[in-house]
Amino acid sequence: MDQELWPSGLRVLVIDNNISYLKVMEELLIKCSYKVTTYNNVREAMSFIYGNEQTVDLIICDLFFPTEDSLLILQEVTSKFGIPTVIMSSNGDTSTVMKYITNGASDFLIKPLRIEELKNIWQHVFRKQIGAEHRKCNIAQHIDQLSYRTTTEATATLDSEIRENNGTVTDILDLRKSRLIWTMQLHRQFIAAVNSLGPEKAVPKKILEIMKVKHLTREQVASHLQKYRLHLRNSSQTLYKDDTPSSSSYPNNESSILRTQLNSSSNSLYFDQDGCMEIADYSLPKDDLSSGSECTLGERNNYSPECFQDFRWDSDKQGSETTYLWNFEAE
DNA sequence: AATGTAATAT
DNA sequence: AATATTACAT
Repeated sequence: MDQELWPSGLRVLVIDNNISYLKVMEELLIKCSYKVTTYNNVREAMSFIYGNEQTVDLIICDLFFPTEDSLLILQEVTSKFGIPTVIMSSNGDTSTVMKYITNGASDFLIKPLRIEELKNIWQHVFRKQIGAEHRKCNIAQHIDQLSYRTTTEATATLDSEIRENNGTVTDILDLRKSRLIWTMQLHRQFIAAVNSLGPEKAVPKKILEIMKVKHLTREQVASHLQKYRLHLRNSSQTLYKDDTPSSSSYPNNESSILRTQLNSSSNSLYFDQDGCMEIADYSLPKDDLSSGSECTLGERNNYSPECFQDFRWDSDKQGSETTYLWNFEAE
Protein backbone atom coordinates (compact mmCIF):
# COMPACT_ATOMS: atom_id res chain seq x y z
CA MET A 1 0.00 0.00 0.00
CA ASP A 2 1.26 3.42 0.79
CA GLN A 3 4.54 2.26 2.17
CA GLU A 4 5.48 0.73 -1.12
CA LEU A 5 5.49 3.87 -3.21
CA TRP A 6 8.52 5.38 -4.75
CA PRO A 7 8.67 8.24 -7.24
CA SER A 8 10.74 6.42 -9.79
CA GLY A 9 11.66 8.34 -12.87
CA LEU A 10 11.97 11.71 -11.25
CA ARG A 11 13.90 13.80 -13.74
CA VAL A 12 16.94 15.34 -12.17
CA LEU A 13 19.29 17.79 -13.85
CA VAL A 14 22.75 17.94 -12.34
CA ILE A 15 25.17 20.79 -12.97
CA ASP A 16 28.77 20.62 -11.84
CA ASN A 17 31.98 21.71 -13.48
CA ASN A 18 33.73 18.63 -12.27
CA ILE A 19 32.96 16.00 -14.87
CA SER A 20 34.07 13.06 -12.82
CA TYR A 21 31.85 14.16 -10.01
CA LEU A 22 29.01 14.44 -12.48
CA LYS A 23 29.54 10.77 -13.17
CA VAL A 24 29.42 9.96 -9.52
CA MET A 25 26.22 11.89 -9.12
CA GLU A 26 24.70 10.22 -12.11
CA GLU A 27 25.43 6.78 -10.74
CA LEU A 28 24.02 7.60 -7.36
CA LEU A 29 20.87 9.12 -8.79
CA ILE A 30 20.30 6.23 -11.13
CA LYS A 31 20.56 3.92 -8.17
CA CYS A 32 17.72 5.93 -6.70
CA SER A 33 15.78 5.16 -9.86
CA TYR A 34 15.80 8.74 -10.98
CA LYS A 35 16.31 9.95 -14.52
CA VAL A 36 19.45 11.98 -14.83
CA THR A 37 20.71 14.67 -17.17
CA THR A 38 24.09 16.27 -16.55
CA TYR A 39 25.81 19.45 -17.62
CA ASN A 40 29.25 20.67 -16.71
CA ASN A 41 28.50 24.34 -17.10
CA VAL A 42 25.69 26.64 -16.28
CA ARG A 43 25.33 28.17 -19.69
CA GLU A 44 24.50 24.95 -21.52
CA ALA A 45 22.35 23.80 -18.68
CA MET A 46 20.35 27.00 -18.84
CA SER A 47 19.71 26.70 -22.54
CA PHE A 48 18.63 23.12 -22.00
CA ILE A 49 16.26 24.13 -19.27
CA TYR A 50 14.71 26.81 -21.39
CA GLY A 51 13.79 24.33 -24.05
CA ASN A 52 12.78 21.62 -21.63
CA GLU A 53 11.33 23.25 -18.60
CA GLN A 54 8.50 20.75 -18.53
CA THR A 55 10.84 17.81 -18.43
CA VAL A 56 12.95 18.78 -15.47
CA ASP A 57 11.59 18.03 -12.08
CA LEU A 58 14.56 18.99 -9.98
CA ILE A 59 17.91 20.69 -10.40
CA ILE A 60 20.98 19.90 -8.40
CA CYS A 61 23.56 22.59 -8.96
CA ASP A 62 27.04 22.92 -7.69
CA LEU A 63 27.94 26.16 -6.01
CA PHE A 64 30.12 27.85 -8.59
CA PHE A 65 31.99 30.02 -6.22
CA PRO A 66 33.74 32.55 -8.45
CA THR A 67 30.89 33.44 -10.75
CA GLU A 68 27.93 32.58 -8.60
CA ASP A 69 26.09 31.26 -11.60
CA SER A 70 24.19 29.02 -9.30
CA LEU A 71 22.51 32.05 -7.84
CA LEU A 72 21.46 32.96 -11.32
CA ILE A 73 19.89 29.58 -11.77
CA LEU A 74 18.02 30.02 -8.59
CA GLN A 75 16.69 33.40 -9.46
CA GLU A 76 15.85 32.71 -13.07
CA VAL A 77 14.89 29.14 -13.39
CA THR A 78 13.59 28.40 -9.99
CA SER A 79 11.41 31.42 -9.75
CA LYS A 80 10.34 31.37 -13.37
CA PHE A 81 9.49 27.72 -13.77
CA GLY A 82 9.13 26.70 -10.20
CA ILE A 83 11.67 23.96 -10.55
CA PRO A 84 13.09 23.16 -7.15
CA THR A 85 16.82 23.59 -7.00
CA VAL A 86 19.24 21.99 -4.62
CA ILE A 87 22.66 23.52 -4.16
CA MET A 88 25.64 21.36 -3.34
CA SER A 89 29.02 22.44 -2.18
CA SER A 90 31.95 21.17 -0.21
CA ASN A 91 31.95 24.38 1.72
CA GLY A 92 29.05 24.58 4.05
CA ASP A 93 29.55 27.58 6.22
CA THR A 94 26.37 28.95 7.57
CA SER A 95 26.39 32.32 5.89
CA THR A 96 26.73 30.73 2.47
CA VAL A 97 23.99 28.26 3.16
CA MET A 98 21.82 31.04 4.40
CA LYS A 99 22.38 33.09 1.29
CA TYR A 100 21.24 30.33 -0.99
CA ILE A 101 18.36 29.18 1.07
CA THR A 102 17.00 32.69 1.31
CA ASN A 103 17.37 32.99 -2.43
CA GLY A 104 15.10 30.07 -2.99
CA ALA A 105 17.23 26.96 -2.82
CA SER A 106 15.23 23.99 -1.70
CA ASP A 107 18.17 22.47 0.06
CA PHE A 108 21.88 22.86 0.54
CA LEU A 109 23.88 19.66 0.55
CA ILE A 110 27.48 19.22 1.53
CA LYS A 111 29.74 17.21 -0.73
CA PRO A 112 30.51 14.46 -0.93
CA LEU A 113 26.95 13.35 -1.19
CA ARG A 114 25.86 10.00 0.05
CA ILE A 115 23.04 8.12 -1.54
CA GLU A 116 21.04 8.47 1.63
CA GLU A 117 20.88 12.19 1.03
CA LEU A 118 19.92 11.84 -2.59
CA LYS A 119 17.21 9.35 -1.91
CA ASN A 120 15.01 11.96 -0.37
CA ILE A 121 15.44 14.85 -2.75
CA TRP A 122 12.15 14.00 -4.42
CA GLN A 123 10.47 15.64 -1.46
CA HIS A 124 11.45 19.00 -2.81
CA VAL A 125 9.48 18.37 -5.95
CA PHE A 126 6.34 17.80 -3.99
CA ARG A 127 6.83 20.80 -1.81
CA LYS A 128 7.49 23.05 -4.77
CA GLN A 129 4.57 22.06 -6.89
CA ILE A 130 2.30 24.82 -5.69
CA GLY A 131 1.94 27.48 -8.34
CA ALA A 132 3.48 25.37 -11.04
CA GLU A 133 0.26 24.71 -12.87
CA HIS A 134 1.71 25.27 -16.30
CA ARG A 135 4.20 22.51 -15.91
CA LYS A 136 3.32 19.09 -17.00
CA CYS A 137 4.97 16.69 -14.73
CA ASN A 138 4.80 13.24 -16.14
CA ILE A 139 6.73 11.34 -13.64
CA ALA A 140 6.94 7.66 -13.99
CA GLN A 141 5.82 5.87 -10.94
CA HIS A 142 6.31 2.62 -9.30
CA ILE A 143 6.73 0.80 -6.15
CA ASP A 144 9.27 0.69 -3.46
CA GLN A 145 9.37 0.11 0.22
CA LEU A 146 11.55 3.07 1.02
CA SER A 147 10.74 6.15 3.00
CA TYR A 148 7.49 4.93 4.33
CA ARG A 149 6.76 7.82 6.56
CA THR A 150 8.04 10.59 4.35
CA THR A 151 6.23 9.21 1.38
CA THR A 152 2.90 9.22 3.07
CA GLU A 153 3.55 12.67 4.38
CA ALA A 154 4.36 13.92 0.94
CA THR A 155 1.35 12.35 -0.67
CA ALA A 156 -0.81 13.83 2.03
CA THR A 157 0.70 17.20 1.30
CA LEU A 158 0.08 16.69 -2.35
CA ASP A 159 -3.50 15.82 -1.64
CA SER A 160 -4.14 19.06 0.11
CA GLU A 161 -2.42 20.98 -2.63
CA ILE A 162 -4.62 19.41 -5.20
CA ARG A 163 -7.66 20.27 -3.22
CA GLU A 164 -6.58 23.84 -2.70
CA ASN A 165 -5.79 24.47 -6.30
CA ASN A 166 -8.78 22.53 -7.42
CA GLY A 167 -7.26 20.50 -10.16
CA THR A 168 -4.54 22.77 -11.38
CA VAL A 169 -1.89 20.54 -9.97
CA THR A 170 -3.58 17.27 -10.55
CA ASP A 171 -1.28 16.30 -13.34
CA ILE A 172 1.70 16.17 -11.04
CA LEU A 173 1.42 12.58 -10.16
CA ASP A 174 -0.61 10.33 -8.03
CA LEU A 175 1.66 7.79 -6.60
CA ARG A 176 -1.13 5.63 -5.47
CA LYS A 177 -2.43 4.44 -8.77
CA SER A 178 0.61 3.12 -10.45
CA ARG A 179 0.17 -0.03 -12.45
CA LEU A 180 2.53 -2.25 -14.26
CA ILE A 181 2.49 -1.99 -18.01
CA TRP A 182 3.38 -5.10 -19.89
CA THR A 183 5.67 -3.72 -22.49
CA MET A 184 6.61 -5.90 -25.37
CA GLN A 185 10.00 -6.38 -23.86
CA LEU A 186 8.53 -7.49 -20.58
CA HIS A 187 6.13 -9.72 -22.38
CA ARG A 188 8.94 -11.31 -24.35
CA GLN A 189 10.71 -12.11 -21.17
CA PHE A 190 7.54 -13.55 -19.83
CA ILE A 191 7.13 -15.71 -22.91
CA ALA A 192 10.74 -16.78 -22.74
CA ALA A 193 10.31 -17.82 -19.15
CA VAL A 194 7.13 -19.72 -19.88
CA ASN A 195 8.67 -21.51 -22.81
CA SER A 196 11.80 -22.42 -20.96
CA LEU A 197 9.72 -23.96 -18.23
CA GLY A 198 7.39 -25.75 -20.54
CA PRO A 199 3.65 -25.30 -20.61
CA GLU A 200 3.03 -27.65 -17.71
CA LYS A 201 5.62 -26.35 -15.34
CA ALA A 202 5.08 -22.68 -16.00
CA VAL A 203 3.64 -21.37 -12.80
CA PRO A 204 3.77 -17.80 -11.55
CA LYS A 205 6.48 -18.27 -8.98
CA LYS A 206 8.88 -19.99 -11.35
CA ILE A 207 8.20 -17.51 -14.08
CA LEU A 208 8.89 -14.70 -11.71
CA GLU A 209 12.22 -16.21 -10.72
CA ILE A 210 13.32 -16.68 -14.28
CA MET A 211 12.28 -13.27 -15.44
CA LYS A 212 14.42 -11.53 -12.87
CA VAL A 213 12.57 -8.29 -13.00
CA LYS A 214 12.68 -6.22 -9.90
CA HIS A 215 9.48 -5.31 -8.20
CA LEU A 216 7.49 -7.62 -10.34
CA THR A 217 5.21 -9.54 -8.06
CA ARG A 218 3.95 -13.06 -8.24
CA GLU A 219 0.43 -11.71 -8.43
CA GLN A 220 1.24 -9.62 -11.44
CA VAL A 221 2.77 -12.58 -13.19
CA ALA A 222 -0.22 -14.68 -12.25
CA SER A 223 -2.57 -12.14 -13.67
CA HIS A 224 -0.62 -11.94 -16.86
CA LEU A 225 -0.38 -15.69 -17.09
CA GLN A 226 -4.08 -15.97 -16.72
CA LYS A 227 -4.65 -13.68 -19.60
CA TYR A 228 -1.92 -15.33 -21.62
CA ARG A 229 -3.57 -18.71 -21.32
CA LEU A 230 -6.86 -17.19 -22.33
CA HIS A 231 -5.08 -15.91 -25.34
CA LEU A 232 -3.64 -19.31 -26.13
CA ARG A 233 -6.98 -21.04 -25.89
CA ASN A 234 -8.64 -18.47 -28.02
CA SER A 235 -6.05 -18.46 -30.75
CA SER A 236 -5.93 -22.24 -30.88
CA GLN A 237 -9.68 -22.33 -31.30
CA THR A 238 -9.64 -19.95 -34.19
CA LEU A 239 -6.69 -21.77 -35.62
CA TYR A 240 -8.36 -25.17 -35.86
CA LYS A 241 -11.95 -24.09 -35.76
CA ASP A 242 -12.09 -26.86 -33.29
CA ASP A 243 -15.37 -28.16 -31.98
CA THR A 244 -13.78 -31.30 -30.60
CA PRO A 245 -11.63 -30.28 -27.72
CA SER A 246 -8.16 -31.73 -27.77
CA SER A 247 -7.02 -34.19 -25.17
CA SER A 248 -4.76 -31.83 -23.35
CA SER A 249 -6.35 -29.31 -21.08
CA TYR A 250 -4.19 -26.53 -22.40
CA PRO A 251 -3.58 -26.19 -26.08
CA ASN A 252 0.14 -26.47 -26.25
CA ASN A 253 0.49 -25.71 -29.89
CA GLU A 254 3.78 -24.11 -30.62
CA SER A 255 2.38 -22.11 -33.46
CA SER A 256 0.35 -19.82 -31.36
CA ILE A 257 3.26 -19.30 -29.05
CA LEU A 258 5.46 -18.61 -31.99
CA ARG A 259 2.98 -16.23 -33.46
CA THR A 260 2.82 -14.34 -30.25
CA GLN A 261 6.55 -13.93 -30.30
CA LEU A 262 6.54 -12.82 -33.89
CA ASN A 263 3.83 -10.32 -33.31
CA SER A 264 5.58 -8.75 -30.42
CA SER A 265 8.97 -8.73 -32.01
CA SER A 266 7.67 -7.34 -35.24
CA ASN A 267 6.98 -4.27 -33.28
CA SER A 268 10.64 -4.00 -32.57
CA LEU A 269 10.70 -1.53 -29.81
CA TYR A 270 13.91 -1.82 -27.95
CA PHE A 271 14.25 0.53 -25.15
CA ASP A 272 17.76 1.57 -24.73
CA GLN A 273 17.45 5.25 -24.22
CA ASP A 274 14.63 5.63 -21.83
CA GLY A 275 15.74 3.37 -19.10
CA CYS A 276 13.25 0.55 -19.14
CA MET A 277 16.16 -1.78 -18.71
CA GLU A 278 17.56 0.36 -16.06
CA ILE A 279 19.14 -1.46 -13.24
CA ALA A 280 18.00 -0.31 -9.91
CA ASP A 281 19.17 -1.40 -6.59
CA TYR A 282 16.14 -2.25 -4.64
CA SER A 283 15.31 -4.85 -2.17
CA LEU A 284 12.22 -6.86 -2.55
CA PRO A 285 10.09 -7.76 0.42
CA LYS A 286 7.44 -5.58 1.78
CA ASP A 287 7.35 -6.04 5.44
CA ASP A 288 6.46 -4.10 8.49
CA LEU A 289 8.54 -0.98 8.42
CA SER A 290 7.28 0.12 11.79
CA SER A 291 9.60 -2.49 13.20
CA GLY A 292 12.20 0.20 12.83
CA SER A 293 14.52 -1.69 10.53
CA GLU A 294 14.96 0.79 7.78
CA CYS A 295 15.98 -0.68 4.51
CA THR A 296 18.83 0.91 2.72
CA LEU A 297 19.13 0.52 -0.96
CA GLY A 298 20.32 -2.90 -1.84
CA GLU A 299 21.20 -4.00 1.59
CA ARG A 300 18.74 -6.82 1.64
CA ASN A 301 19.11 -7.84 -1.91
CA ASN A 302 20.08 -11.44 -2.14
CA TYR A 303 20.75 -11.22 -5.81
CA SER A 304 23.45 -9.45 -7.62
CA PRO A 305 21.84 -6.24 -8.81
CA GLU A 306 23.09 -6.36 -12.36
CA CYS A 307 21.08 -9.41 -13.25
CA PHE A 308 17.86 -7.64 -12.48
CA GLN A 309 15.78 -5.36 -14.51
CA ASP A 310 13.46 -2.90 -13.09
CA PHE A 311 10.15 -2.35 -14.68
CA ARG A 312 9.18 1.20 -15.20
CA TRP A 313 7.13 3.01 -17.63
CA ASP A 314 7.51 6.35 -19.09
CA SER A 315 4.31 8.30 -19.35
CA ASP A 316 5.69 10.33 -22.22
CA LYS A 317 5.24 7.28 -24.34
CA GLN A 318 1.69 6.40 -24.90
CA GLY A 319 0.74 3.02 -23.70
CA SER A 320 -0.32 1.83 -27.09
CA GLU A 321 3.21 2.11 -28.27
CA THR A 322 4.74 0.04 -25.61
CA THR A 323 1.96 -2.14 -24.37
CA TYR A 324 1.81 -5.64 -25.57
CA LEU A 325 -1.45 -6.24 -27.39
CA TRP A 326 -3.19 -9.52 -27.17
CA ASN A 327 -4.07 -10.36 -30.70
CA PHE A 328 -7.28 -12.10 -29.81
CA GLU A 329 -8.82 -8.90 -28.70
CA ALA A 330 -7.36 -6.61 -31.26
CA GLU A 331 -9.89 -4.29 -32.79
C1' DA B 1 1.02 -22.84 0.50
C1' DA B 2 0.73 -21.94 -4.04
C1' DT B 3 -2.08 -22.24 -7.94
C1' DG B 4 -6.16 -21.88 -11.41
C1' DT B 5 -10.35 -19.69 -12.54
C1' DA B 6 -13.95 -16.51 -12.88
C1' DA B 7 -15.83 -12.49 -11.42
C1' DT B 8 -15.22 -8.01 -10.20
C1' DA B 9 -12.79 -3.66 -9.30
C1' DT B 10 -9.86 0.22 -10.63
C1' DA C 1 -8.61 -1.66 -22.27
C1' DA C 2 -5.36 -3.48 -19.36
C1' DT C 3 -4.17 -4.72 -15.04
C1' DA C 4 -5.19 -5.72 -10.07
C1' DT C 5 -7.76 -7.88 -6.73
C1' DT C 6 -10.88 -10.97 -4.75
C1' DA C 7 -13.21 -15.28 -3.75
C1' DC C 8 -13.23 -19.77 -3.91
C1' DA C 9 -11.77 -24.31 -5.25
C1' DT C 10 -7.93 -27.46 -5.73
